[in-house]
Amino acid sequence: MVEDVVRTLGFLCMGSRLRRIGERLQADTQQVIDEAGLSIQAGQYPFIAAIDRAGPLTIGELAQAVGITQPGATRTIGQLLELGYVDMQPAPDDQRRRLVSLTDKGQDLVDHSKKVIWPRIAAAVADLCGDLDGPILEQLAAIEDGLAAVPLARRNAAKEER
Amino acid sequence: MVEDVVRTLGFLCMGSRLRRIGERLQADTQQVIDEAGLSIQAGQYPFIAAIDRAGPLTIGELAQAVGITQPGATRTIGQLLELGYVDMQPAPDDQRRRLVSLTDKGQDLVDHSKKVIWPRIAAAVADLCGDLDGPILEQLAAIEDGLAAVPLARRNAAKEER
DNA sequence: CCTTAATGTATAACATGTTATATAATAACC
DNA sequence: GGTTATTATATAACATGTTATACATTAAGG
Repeated sequence: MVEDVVRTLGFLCMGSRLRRIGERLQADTQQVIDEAGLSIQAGQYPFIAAIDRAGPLTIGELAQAVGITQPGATRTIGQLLELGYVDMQPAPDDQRRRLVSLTDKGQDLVDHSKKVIWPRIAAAVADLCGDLDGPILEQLAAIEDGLAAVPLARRNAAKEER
Repeated sequence: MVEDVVRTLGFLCMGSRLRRIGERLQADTQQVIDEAGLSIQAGQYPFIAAIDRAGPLTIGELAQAVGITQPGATRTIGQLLELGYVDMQPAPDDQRRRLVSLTDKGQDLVDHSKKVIWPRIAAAVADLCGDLDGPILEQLAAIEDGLAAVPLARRNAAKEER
């Protein structure tokens, strides 16, 4: 068994560590989504959630809202267009800006997600780390250990059983 | 100004959030490395640190030690071979396994890094989040705000001035 | 107004993670 | 001991982030 250097090195490898935990969390989240039979990627959810919250947004505003760069937003919106969840049209007053809005199918997805999927995911993550406290490195260790012990998809409202 | 949905949604977008903070932290770390004039990527450091700590390791052990998949480790080790920091040769007793070891150049890099760069990075990250406490979402918010206010590269032993 | 600068989006090239699978070497089992 | 299973690494194909840059449209200045 090999030592986990990223964990051992602590603050020095914090970037690598946060990335890999985030990737693991997103993969686990994807599993919950897939098991619910939905056709969407975990990373696409923040985009439709942003439009649901704020109304139609431009590519640039979406990039800001989700915290990635504009080309990344352009690509993800392209995928959501393909999937039929959003619609895009030039802003009437400024032909450079593209307003992205939810289609009926997209709104249905949001409505269903709000009712069924998002609460489940949020509850599972809260089960994983909602009660944690203390220095961040300790919390990260607890999260990694927790995910290794019980993956996110098995943390649905069955907290008491453990 | 658009709302940061990933932050707003809390536990629901924790995966995206950790990933993006990790990416930001690694980009900032890279800046520190570049400013020191070193030719290495932040993401490659854990590999040579692992070998420095444990001695020659196989590709599979390195993948484990760094917490990524084997193909990822194969690629990064390929880059470190190109850079001349590591050497690879089949294990004498098992020709399937490839033992990766530090070259003299690689050992020099580690020695110099231990003395100059790693303490600087660790100190900057500790300055950013070493004193934090409390629920993880609050700490993440503090980290994001902290990075926006003062990037990692400007957090070198000048903590008192702020 | 007409040129030039600024802004918003798209595209290209690259980085680095993943999964699935091919290939080579070793271990296991009649 | 020769076939079959397992193991270790390499490679292919893909996902999703980045930076740099091209292109179209609008704003600004003379």
